Amino acid sequence: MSRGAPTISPVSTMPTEKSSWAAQAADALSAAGYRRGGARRAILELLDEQSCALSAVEIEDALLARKREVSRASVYRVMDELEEIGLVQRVEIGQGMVRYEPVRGGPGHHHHLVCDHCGRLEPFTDDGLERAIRRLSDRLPLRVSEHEIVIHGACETCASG
Amino acid sequence: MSRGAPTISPVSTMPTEKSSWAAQAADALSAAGYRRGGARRAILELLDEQSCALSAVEIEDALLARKREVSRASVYRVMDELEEIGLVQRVEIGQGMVRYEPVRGGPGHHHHLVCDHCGRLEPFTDDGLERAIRRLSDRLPLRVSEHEIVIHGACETCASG
DNA sequence: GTCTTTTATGAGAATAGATCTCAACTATAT
DNA sequence: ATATAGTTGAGATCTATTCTCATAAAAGAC
Repeated sequence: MSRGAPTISPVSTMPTEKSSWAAQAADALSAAGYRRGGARRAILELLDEQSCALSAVEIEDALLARKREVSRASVYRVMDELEEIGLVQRVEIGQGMVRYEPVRGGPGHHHHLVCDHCGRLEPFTDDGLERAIRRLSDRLPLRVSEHEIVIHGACETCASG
Repeated sequence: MSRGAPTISPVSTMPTEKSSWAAQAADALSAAGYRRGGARRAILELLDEQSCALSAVEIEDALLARKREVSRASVYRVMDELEEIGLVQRVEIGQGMVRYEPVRGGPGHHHHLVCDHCGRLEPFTDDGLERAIRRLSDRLPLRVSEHEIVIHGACETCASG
């Protein structure tokens, strides 16, 4: 699967934060009543460095590689906590796979493109799509959740190959 | 993929309105080089009766209940074949769950709403969404596949409860 | 019909991601 | 430092799906 993050239509990241995402996240966790454990810290640091979404297995492997091993259970636990507080977003990329993406400051509402060949994940925003979904949720007998939309296809590289 | 799989010929299944979907599907499978086995026939018949999408497990259980037991492997195998030929559509409803929906004649392009509480699956069409996606695929570095879009939320019943 | 060849099928093992259990560990308040 | 309550790791467990392979059964040949 892919690594790296050649973002082509990036979300306006509204950056220039004085404290790192990891620090903010740690504070938010404290505020939510969680203590500061080793597993949490290691995971937060890793996520903060990554610019693209990681799967639980990738997180586990990456931490193992840098000799800060964290158990699988902890990865899932921490990701659940972070999602609950809104610090990471689950992205279901299909085939039962989930990636976790740090939510950084700003409005940041966006959706994702998944390349079904190489697994690459691209965030994007689109007002037209947003409008369409808003109208939909008025018209339909379903309260649309905040969950993002995942569009599948073939990325440039894979489409041409 | 299966080992000695016959060559798949393109979908030219002009929907003949008079024959059942099961019959059409059986013909299409024959045309694609598959033989007619008991498992396939049973699955086709079941799918033809259902109006909503079924999961592999539901298919297995339903066939067991009507004493036409079919092995799990066969369910997945047949669903793969049918999807390949375009006779059923996979609908990934999240949490690693997949449902299979018979594709009946006509344009029939539609998307799905999934209630994350009760699992209900609701098809819908929306021109606005269609337009938004079309524009997106022009603008974005990804060739959007035919795969449908799944919108998550809470259905009326679950939202009020 | 009978034979032959090739495909279909079933039973269960194997995978993979995710979840659960619980004893040991440790952060925090006192 | 101690008590207490939240954290963590190791591995069992679960679930959906895929794989293996021996056997059953189509389709075509004779």
